[in-house]
Order: sequence, then structure tokens, then C-alpha cells
Amino acid sequence: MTAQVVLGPEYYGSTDTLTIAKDLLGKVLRTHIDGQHCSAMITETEAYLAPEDRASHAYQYRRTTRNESMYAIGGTCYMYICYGIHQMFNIATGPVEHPHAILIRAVEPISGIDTMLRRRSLTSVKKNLTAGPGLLCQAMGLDKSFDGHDLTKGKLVWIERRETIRSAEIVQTTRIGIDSCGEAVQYPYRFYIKDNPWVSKK
DNA sequence: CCAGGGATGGACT
DNA sequence: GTCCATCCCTGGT
Repeated sequence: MTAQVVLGPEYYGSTDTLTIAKDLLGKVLRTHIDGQHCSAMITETEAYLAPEDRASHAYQYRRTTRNESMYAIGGTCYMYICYGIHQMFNIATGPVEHPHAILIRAVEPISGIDTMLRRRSLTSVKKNLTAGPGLLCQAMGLDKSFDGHDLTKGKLVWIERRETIRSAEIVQTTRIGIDSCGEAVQYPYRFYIKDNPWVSKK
């Protein structure tokens, strides 16, 4: 009997979202979409801690049909579109009505690389295959249709345990692309694996 | 109905 | 490193 590999409700159910965001580094994101299997190691994450966090779509419990998944139970996928073209993959954490979420910003390809290259219209493996929140969604086949998807079932899209990255190998710093969000700009809610090339920006 | 925002990406130097 | 094209979709009207 092996330990449960797919991260389940107990994992995402914690309200300590910063700890989850940090712990997700080194985990494996898997997608089985359109008959294609892809996997990649998570290398970069950001936490969004509403209601207090001005950078979050759920700041002060702002609630719309778009961000409804942020209020869903931990382990629910929150997808939205940025700049009209880029898909963003987030994971809700904590109990229902607790609008915390984690944005997956970059991954390192492991398997299904031919499929990723085709989806990205690339011919060789380089950083712009999956090192960026919009890029990894395109490579892994993720789009808005997965908004609300349950990541704890091991179906279509899920995350698996793997190695734990030691704290000494993790960089904690400020988030990207939230310049007009007041003092939230300086909150150290971004995590990435030190010296890993598959990071969106140093 | 439509104005405007948006948690980027890539092209170029 | 800097610059800026992109355009769907939300949400307020």
C-alpha cells in the first residue's frame, strides 16, 4: 500500500495558504486532456490572500460570476483570462467561502513534451514552453473550461506528491504584475525554486 | 449594450 | 533590459 499520491481535500483544505504555496514547489502537475498525458514539476507559485489582499480578485470579498471559484472548497480550480488571451491557472485553498487562491506561475516539463510543443507551436524545448502562467496553461492544455474543476479526484487535471523542496532551496519574494495594488505590491507571497531555470522572472 | 480592465508575453535593442 | 500589442469577457449600465 503506497501513500496517497494525488493531493486531496485535506491538503488544499488548510487556511495556511502561504505554506501550501511554498509546499507545492516540486509537486507534479498532471493533465489528461484531449487524450494527451502531460506532466510537469511546479517551480513557481504566488498566493492571493483575500479579503485583505488588494491584489486578489476577491479583495474585500469582491464576488462576481467570474471569481466564484475562489469561494469554492480548497482544491477547486479557478481559471480566468488575462489580457484577453492568456489563461491563468489557480487553485482555491481553505474551506468554502474562504477566498484564498494560489496561482501556478511556472512549471518544468517532465513528460508529454511533444504535445506541449505542438500546443505552443514550438519545435524545440526552451524556457518559453512553460515558464510563465499563460505559457504553462497553453502547453498543458488548460483553459477556462476547467474553471471549477475538482483537482482532488485525479481526473483530467490534478497534482501529485513528489519530492519536498528544502526551504534552503526556495526563494520567497514579491509578486509580479500587481503594480497598482498599493502596499500589497510588497507582500512576499511569491515562491520559486532557487537556481531552477524554469521560473518566469528572477 | 459596450467601455475598459487585465496576477502577460514576446519582440526588439 | 525596455516597450507595447493584444482582445476577450466582465460587470455596471
